[in-house]
Amino acid sequence: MATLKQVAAHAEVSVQTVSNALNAPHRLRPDTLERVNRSIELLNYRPNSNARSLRTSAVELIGYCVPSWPNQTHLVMDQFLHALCAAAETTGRHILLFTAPAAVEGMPVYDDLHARRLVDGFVLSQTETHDPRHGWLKDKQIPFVSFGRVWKQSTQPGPWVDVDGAAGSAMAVQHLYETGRRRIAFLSWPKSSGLAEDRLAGWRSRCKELGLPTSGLAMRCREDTIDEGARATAALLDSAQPPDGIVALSDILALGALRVLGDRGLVPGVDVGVTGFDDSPLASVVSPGLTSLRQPMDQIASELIAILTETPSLTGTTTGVPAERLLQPELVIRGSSAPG
Amino acid sequence: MATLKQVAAHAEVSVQTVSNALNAPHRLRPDTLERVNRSIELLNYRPNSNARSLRTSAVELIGYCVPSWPNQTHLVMDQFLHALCAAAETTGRHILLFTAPAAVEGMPVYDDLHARRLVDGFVLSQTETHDPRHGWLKDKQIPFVSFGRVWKQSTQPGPWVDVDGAAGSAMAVQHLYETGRRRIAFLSWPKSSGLAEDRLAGWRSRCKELGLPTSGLAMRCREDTIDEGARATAALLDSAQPPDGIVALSDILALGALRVLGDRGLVPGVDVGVTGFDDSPLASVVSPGLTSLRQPMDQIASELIAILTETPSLTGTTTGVPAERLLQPELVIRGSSAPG
DNA sequence: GCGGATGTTTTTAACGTTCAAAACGTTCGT
DNA sequence: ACGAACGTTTTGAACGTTAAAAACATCCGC
Repeated sequence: MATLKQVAAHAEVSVQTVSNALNAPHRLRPDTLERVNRSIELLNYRPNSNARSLRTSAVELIGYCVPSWPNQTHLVMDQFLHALCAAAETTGRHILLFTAPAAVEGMPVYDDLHARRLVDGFVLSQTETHDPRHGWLKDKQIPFVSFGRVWKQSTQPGPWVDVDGAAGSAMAVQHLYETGRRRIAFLSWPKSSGLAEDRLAGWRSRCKELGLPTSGLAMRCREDTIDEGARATAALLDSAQPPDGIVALSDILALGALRVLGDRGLVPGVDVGVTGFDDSPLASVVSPGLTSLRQPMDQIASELIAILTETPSLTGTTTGVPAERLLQPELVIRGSSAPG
Repeated sequence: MATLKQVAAHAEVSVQTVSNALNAPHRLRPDTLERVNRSIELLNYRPNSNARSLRTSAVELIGYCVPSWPNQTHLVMDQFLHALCAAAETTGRHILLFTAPAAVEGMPVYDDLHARRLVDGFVLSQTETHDPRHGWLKDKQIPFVSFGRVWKQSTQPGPWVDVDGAAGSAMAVQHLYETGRRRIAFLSWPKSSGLAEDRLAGWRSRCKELGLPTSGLAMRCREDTIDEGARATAALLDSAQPPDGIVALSDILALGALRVLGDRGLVPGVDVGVTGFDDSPLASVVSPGLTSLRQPMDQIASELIAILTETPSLTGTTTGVPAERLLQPELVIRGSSAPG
């Protein structure tokens, strides 16, 4: 492992000159620069990031707590992580994974990681209604950005990036409308979820705009399972006026809908159009393919990193208005809504 | 941010004494220790891990390359990552995520991370036949451990942890046998996959032991999709002697089998028993539940970390025999093989 | 009460880097 | 030819920690 000192000796310059060759090459005379660079190359020198971080007090590491909800599947987490890593790397940073208890109980872990200078800041996800983590981190002056809005927060929340669920539902309704459906139902979750209310609102308002009925067409599922989606769909089909389109809050619920349709001899995409959310691996692997609203992961990730790294953490000047970015999902159309 | 110096001043001892209070408390007189600890607590001191790493040249960070196979779903990656993080944290370490090109093209990235002292070593996964990464890392003396054996490697591979796929298949066959099945088929992948050959071998040998037929019952699927699983299952059902049990190499293929059974009016678990591999979220979310072979993630993760951290990287004494741990999967029984 | 063993604390130096300031060298206007 | 201005390079110090050695204190046997 070569050090600056060794490179300097080899190139017959001072240590600082080698440092400048890397961090401020314009300060060197061209011939010196070339000589130093040759030595760097020859000795295969790589700066020791610990020493650098110690000096500059910036570790170029971003913490992300790997979620572990026992009863919830994370079908797109690998996509998210990959995008997040890639985005971090374009700025010379990396992602540090850790585990922590859910909600505010986990906050001491965040504090500890930051205090030990293992990370510069955090990316949060799995934001919940009244999420207390934003306020906590803000109080401690720990830089962070959240994937997902904080719903119904009394204090001003921190910076976030999110996907416009209402717009997504509206896109799904519009698509089903344009393929001829006139009674479009919605499979939802309990009211406590801000995400669910957002997507539900988008369905309702677009239906109203198009003059479509909504009464009796919104179903609440107790949890995010295939069986719950199936139960709600069965109830809809058993009603006096069954729907010819179903917008589901998740791919899992949509899978339940597809199953019930199949059981009853109805053809998804022909008799009833179905859409899901998140474009999980399931959507492309199920038959027929499930139309679903894809989250723009790469864009989400680069916005998260951009906000976090542009946060004036050192300057201390509170910008007042935290960054908020609402991104648009993309409707990926497959056989469940438009056969062929 | 308090430093050792400030704590030392507050406790009226030398800096080294505070350091010892943390790293070698037995060296301090009990009353001094208590006084120092009070100051540490009062000032909310946390050691700066960069400074510590610089001095000790151990960063306590383990690199893991987040996989991105376009056509492959990582349904249990979140479980794996969570287990890996948790295991690392029990030894005071953390996981650093990064991206890299697949196979040997990504090796310079590994080298760079190690040379810059961002990580101490690596956990590899997605090991492939003739995987060149082991040899490469070994040459560079970079510590690593692999989740997954290196199949058909000419040179001696590095340390690994893996799950006994052959034993898993055998368990599945045994279970189907004990629930009355006598013609048990196997859904496999192309021959190029060592993993597939391993699991296939377990099915074949247990069938032979039990006096069950195997001829014409092993199907090769071209890729890991529901449709391929369905195609293979359909072919089996169309044969002169259709099977009454199906052991699938993956949950996805098993899902294809379940679909075809449903389409043909056969009841999974009653008419034909089906098992999958990996116990992905799909297995518990599909109806009926899919019997599947669960990988012991927590055990895998702690073995990986144990091997990596016990590697005598500093001593330089090559132990000669790299650690190899073959763990047993667990059969999780659900409705697809045993209704009720 | 003295040498030695043991227990506790401090001193010195180093890990590899960057910042700030000083030193050196060259060019140029007057 | 002198000093100012600029461009390039070096010096000195610091980031916060720990290893190793030295210093100091205490206790014991004789």
